Amino acid sequence: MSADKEAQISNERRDQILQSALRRFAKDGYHATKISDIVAEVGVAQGTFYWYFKSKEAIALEIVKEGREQLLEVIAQGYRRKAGTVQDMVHASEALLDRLFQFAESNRYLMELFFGGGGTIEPIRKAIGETRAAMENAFLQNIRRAIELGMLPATIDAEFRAALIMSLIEGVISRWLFGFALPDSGIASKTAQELAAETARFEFFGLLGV
Amino acid sequence: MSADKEAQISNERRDQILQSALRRFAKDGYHATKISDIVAEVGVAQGTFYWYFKSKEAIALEIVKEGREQLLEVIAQGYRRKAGTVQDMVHASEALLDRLFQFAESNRYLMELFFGGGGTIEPIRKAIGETRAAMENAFLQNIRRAIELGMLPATIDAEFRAALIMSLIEGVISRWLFGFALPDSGIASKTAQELAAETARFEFFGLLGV
Amino acid sequence: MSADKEAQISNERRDQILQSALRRFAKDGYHATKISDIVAEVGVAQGTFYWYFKSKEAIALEIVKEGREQLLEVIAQGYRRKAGTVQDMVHASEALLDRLFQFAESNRYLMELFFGGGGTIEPIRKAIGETRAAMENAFLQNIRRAIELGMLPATIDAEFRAALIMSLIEGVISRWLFGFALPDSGIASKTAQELAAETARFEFFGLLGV
Amino acid sequence: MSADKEAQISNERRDQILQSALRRFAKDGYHATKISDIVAEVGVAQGTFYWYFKSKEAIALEIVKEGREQLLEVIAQGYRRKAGTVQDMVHASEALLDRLFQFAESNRYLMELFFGGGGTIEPIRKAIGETRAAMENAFLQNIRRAIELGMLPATIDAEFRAALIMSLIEGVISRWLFGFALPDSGIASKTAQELAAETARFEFFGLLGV
DNA sequence: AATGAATGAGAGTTCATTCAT
DNA sequence: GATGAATGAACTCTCATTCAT
Repeated sequence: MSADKEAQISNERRDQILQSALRRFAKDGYHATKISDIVAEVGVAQGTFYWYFKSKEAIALEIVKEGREQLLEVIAQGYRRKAGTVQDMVHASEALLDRLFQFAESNRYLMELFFGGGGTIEPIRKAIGETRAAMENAFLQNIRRAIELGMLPATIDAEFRAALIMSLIEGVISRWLFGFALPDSGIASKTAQELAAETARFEFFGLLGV
Repeated sequence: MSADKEAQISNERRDQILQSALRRFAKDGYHATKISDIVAEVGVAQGTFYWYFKSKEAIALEIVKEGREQLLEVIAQGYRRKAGTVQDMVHASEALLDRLFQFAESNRYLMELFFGGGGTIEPIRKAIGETRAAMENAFLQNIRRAIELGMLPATIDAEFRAALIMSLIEGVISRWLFGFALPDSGIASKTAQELAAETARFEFFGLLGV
Repeated sequence: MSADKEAQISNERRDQILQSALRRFAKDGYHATKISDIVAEVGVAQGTFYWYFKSKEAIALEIVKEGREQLLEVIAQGYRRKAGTVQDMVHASEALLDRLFQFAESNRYLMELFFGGGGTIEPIRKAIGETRAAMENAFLQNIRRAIELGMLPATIDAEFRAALIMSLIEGVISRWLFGFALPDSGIASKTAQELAAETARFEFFGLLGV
Repeated sequence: MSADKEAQISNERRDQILQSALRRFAKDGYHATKISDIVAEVGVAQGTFYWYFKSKEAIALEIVKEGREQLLEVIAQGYRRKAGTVQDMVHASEALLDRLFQFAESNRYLMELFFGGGGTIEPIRKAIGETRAAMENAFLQNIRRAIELGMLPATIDAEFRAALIMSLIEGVISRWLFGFALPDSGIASKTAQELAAETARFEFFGLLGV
């Protein structure tokens, strides 16, 4: 009981520091975030930080690592199994995007860290890059599967299309959640579902499609 | 004569410093780039840097400012004036993208600074953000003009579509020029024109179009 | 019973900490030895250390104090009482050195702390210095007694000779037990008795004597 | 001219820092010596230290390195070339010790660093150990040469005798120059020459010799 | 007796910036 | 124009020590 309670408190501390660090890394960037800021926000002493994390770099890596897992889990659910109509495809894609945007909405600092460029040091840049690559790869597998099932023409360059889709997602999330948008664009006030619907439509039909 | 010569030398010096700074800002990020690195690369003394630039922030801002002008000039040439067929539109778009990718290819460090996230300080982030917004706005005007001319349905959300197009461009350039791509994607070996063609096709017809 | 048992356990704990601290002080030096290292080695919590010892300095002082007593006891047994031949003197000296080197062999960490320099803080340096002085003084008394007994010429500088003898001992122990020796010197494989014999011979006859 | 002057000033600064660091390392030990102490003593800013030296460890290593060269130079001059009488040997040895003690007298902080134990970090301990080994090796060569020339019996353990001589030297210097002596020993007031004579006598004739 | 999370003073180091020459 | 030594504020990280439980 008591041990459980303590462990919980302990983890709470750790989580507080983690959350504070995530928010500041996302908003101010890695370098502008000082350990002193983080501990001040949490209300502990400077040394306490180092009880829970080995270094500034280590906490950033931890954040990225945990974030990556969550992110990939969201995407993993969208893997295509059997053939269907174009409508099916668009709906499936829309559903995936919807989940993704919902996750982004409730993890905006994480998203900012991943898609905001962030300005970090090499090891972290690398970890973020790998995560984005893993996401893109998930989309690539989906496209390949769709080609196998005859739902998409075999002539398209699957890798390139995956890159384009990933680009759309990164762009939409950036503009939706963290002020990368044009002044009166109204994107900030859209719902995850609206974004998912419009993005999926563009994904399949381009500018000319309905 | 002599004065001219000197002025020229001076400007050469200034340019060398500017180029070196640009390359390092792009490759290593703003914070990881030390003044001492820049001057060592150029082969001048530390103090010399401050003869040409007020501060580290100032040179970064200068780089962004000059880059913005060049970038907007490239896009400005693509403004749509009169109606045409869908084919015309696709070709016009492809031409614009081709010009843009060509520019990107010969200014990759600048591109990396603009689209790589870079990890900088507020004022520079802001300047970069404004440039990207200006680019996106140029695309927005093009779409609106196309709607006015009846070439695109009036029902589409122009701002959002502009954002998607800008996202495509950012994503393509990032993957093409600075290692953001999947391992075997082959995107790095494409030409500007190939990228322009494929991107324009996706822009108009989406995944399903030819 | 239970109280005794507990007291015993307690003392065992205390001793474990003491031993661990001694070893690390000797091997790594005072500053490089962290309390966290010591407790980790013993397998107790950080706070436990402070139940048994007031501070890091206190435990070091304790170690030095206990070591000094043992060391002086070993030497005290060698005090010269009555006259004899030169042979007697050499044998007596050899016997003393033998005892000393045997003690050193089974207390090498202690020796390292005392003769290895160790790199400590003032109070501990002082305590170690006093111990070495006490040892040297014991040798001095022996020399004086030998002069009184007419076994050594009255013209020699007793203090200086005592210093030289002490130097020999310190040097021999350092090279024998803790790697201060030349690569192939073979000193490490000698026995305490061999060392005692050779050192005593040098002590009395110098380089030229048999 | 001006450049020379500047270079000189520059080297003066460097030397000041070096001297200050040497003195403090010797007196207080490596760990107790703070960069802030050194620069305060020299009267420069904290950052200035790092203009001249890469780190605290680097300056200590530099000190040891420079000291080693000087020390070995002093000893190198004592290499035995041709046979002679025992008197010659004693005189030669005395002359070498005289030079060594004179050097020690005018470089007492350096000596303290080398022979005082000092309490430093591994790399510096290692460098000091190597220097002491090099010294001892020089004495070993001298003894071997003397054996070859028939001046010393071939039966003696040359390595061990070299170790004993080195021990004498270390002990004498320690007691003479930095308070390792007994209270009223009077060693501190001896001259280098007196020490050399007495030490050489002991070295050759032991306690019993004249 | 024992725990281990929390503390905080203080250390070494970095680096943009200045300024006398 | 150019130099480069000098500055010092600011940062990350260490670790002996404390204390509520």
